[in-house]
Amino acid sequence: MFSKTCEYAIRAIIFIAQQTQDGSRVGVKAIAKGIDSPEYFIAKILQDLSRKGFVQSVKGPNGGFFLNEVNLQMPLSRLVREIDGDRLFTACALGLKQCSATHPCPLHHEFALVKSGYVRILEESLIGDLAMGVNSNLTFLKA
Amino acid sequence: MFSKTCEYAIRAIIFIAQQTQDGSRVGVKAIAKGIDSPEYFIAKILQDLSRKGFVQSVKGPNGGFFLNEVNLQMPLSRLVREIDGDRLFTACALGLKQCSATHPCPLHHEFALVKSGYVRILEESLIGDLAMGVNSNLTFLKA
DNA sequence: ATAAAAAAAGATTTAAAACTCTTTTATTAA
DNA sequence: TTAATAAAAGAGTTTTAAATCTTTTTTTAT
Repeated sequence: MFSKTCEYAIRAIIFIAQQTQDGSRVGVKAIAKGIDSPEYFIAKILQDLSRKGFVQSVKGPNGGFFLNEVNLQMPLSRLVREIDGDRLFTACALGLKQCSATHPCPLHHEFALVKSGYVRILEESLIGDLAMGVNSNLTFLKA
Repeated sequence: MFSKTCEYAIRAIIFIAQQTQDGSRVGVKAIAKGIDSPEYFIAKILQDLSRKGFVQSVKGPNGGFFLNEVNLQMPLSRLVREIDGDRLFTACALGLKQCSATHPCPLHHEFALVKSGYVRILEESLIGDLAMGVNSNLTFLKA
């Protein structure tokens, strides 16, 4: 469903939110460990997210990543769209170049409803809220 | 969502069903054209599906692919499971090795319902039925 | 029997995603 | 003002999926 890059990005951004509620920062190594992802890989991903403003970062001692208020209020859909593109939201399940209500693939109508369910969930899931779930041990970011 | 292999496989099997209702056979070239897929690639995929019994084939002049009664009654879920494995049915959206109601990722509960919707659709969609939709020009297998 | 047709098999090639390593730059605390 | 810390940048490598090409085998019609 999501690319690996996107999976790690989602887990990382929730982890950062959860770890830096107190105004601190969290480093790449801690993140990689906290979400059980390849260290260098998540480093690259965060570098990219930082450039795009989805996460904040500072270099040097006591440096690391954190989230500003705006990003804490961001829905997952924004992040997913940025990383994996519109694919998930608009692409045809059977890969047709164009597939719509007027020119539907054999699964178009059946999937339409359930697909919009996915989208709605991603739009309604705010980073900060998801972080709270992790913080209270209701949900987890690694096995 | 599905791999390319799986997308082409689904489109091809529906196409074969639709084209051979009269007991005839349909060749690789016609299939590739009919579903707008790379010819050599769909050939490989069909070769595999034939070995596994999901489609029937005969070599030589007037040869080609067709479906027996059992396969016409087969739900898409069987095909998808064979090609893409359980991934779609069981894997965690965020890639956690283990993710369940008792050890859920932050999206587990939200996605559980809508995911089961997908599965149900795949289980209820029979090849033969989908082929009828195509046959009556209600649905399409290529743009 | 033989030639043509068509799938099966085998072997590569290409392209994209996933992942790693090394060097540079910025920051901070001693 | 220097050494240590940590992210940024750049440049790979590895792995997997997607796609292609060539040869072989089977079948059928002439």
